[in-house]
Amino acid sequence: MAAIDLSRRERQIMDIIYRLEKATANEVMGLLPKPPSYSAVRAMLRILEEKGHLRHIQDGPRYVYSSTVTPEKASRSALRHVMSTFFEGSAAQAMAALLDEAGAELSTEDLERLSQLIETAKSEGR
Amino acid sequence: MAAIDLSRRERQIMDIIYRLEKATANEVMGLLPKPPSYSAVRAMLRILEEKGHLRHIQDGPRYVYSSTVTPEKASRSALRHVMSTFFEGSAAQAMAALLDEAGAELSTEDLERLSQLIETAKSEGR
DNA sequence: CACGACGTGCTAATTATTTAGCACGTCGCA
DNA sequence: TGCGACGTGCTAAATAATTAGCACGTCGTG
Repeated sequence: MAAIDLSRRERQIMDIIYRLEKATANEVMGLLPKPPSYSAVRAMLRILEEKGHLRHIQDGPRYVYSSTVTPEKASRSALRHVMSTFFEGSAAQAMAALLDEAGAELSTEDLERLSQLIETAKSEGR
Repeated sequence: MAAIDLSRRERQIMDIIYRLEKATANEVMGLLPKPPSYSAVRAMLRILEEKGHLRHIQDGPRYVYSSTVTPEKASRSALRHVMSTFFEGSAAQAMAALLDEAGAELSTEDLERLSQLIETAKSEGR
């Protein structure tokens, strides 16, 4: 069960929906690279719903789609995938890369918060 | 320029090659979900090479494929993608999730090393 | 030698994805 | 009322992805 067996468009659409949490066909279309027609987008949304990746609620006249798995779960699984693909499964390596990548953009507060999380982990770990 | 416009099989193959750094058609085939025929795999490798994602060197009788972008770059871009898809672009949030996800599996040394990286970032970040 | 195992390239066919189009329904308003 | 804007469902067609197959080359060995 994973993004690993989604087609290209399906993946693109799922990414958008993860980003927005909830989205209409129009919003999705607007964010899609080389956006196809409106009805093409709707068709994909319908298929993704059939396959169980999306659900929709009716908001007035239109459908609002959201993922069937929580952002929580989806992000975890995405992180695990990146870890295993690029960092030999090591979260520490991945974190180091993130830190290096983000570098200056991290605020002092962010860093402080991370420090504390790590301290906590240290004490919990045994 | 990104994994965003690879087809499903192409993506699966690229992931395997990132994982292994270098791989032959056979190795790739062995790791592919629902592996197709050998020649199907080779065809995909050829296509990926044409598209500029892979290169190969000749190792005795066979081709060994590797990515045209460094693992460094590829992993950064994968991380950035996950950050923007799931964490509103925030590296700090992503790191926190990783920490939480990996939790107990992190060794004291890992945590220590991360602490120091963060300290360094703090001082650099003025 | 000559055969089997294993490598490659290329092509054609199958299968899946992706798309646009049409028919219809509802709402708001001139 | 009747029209335009916007929503839906469904289906068929176009396009792209994926696959298997064949032809050929090289190496090692019985």
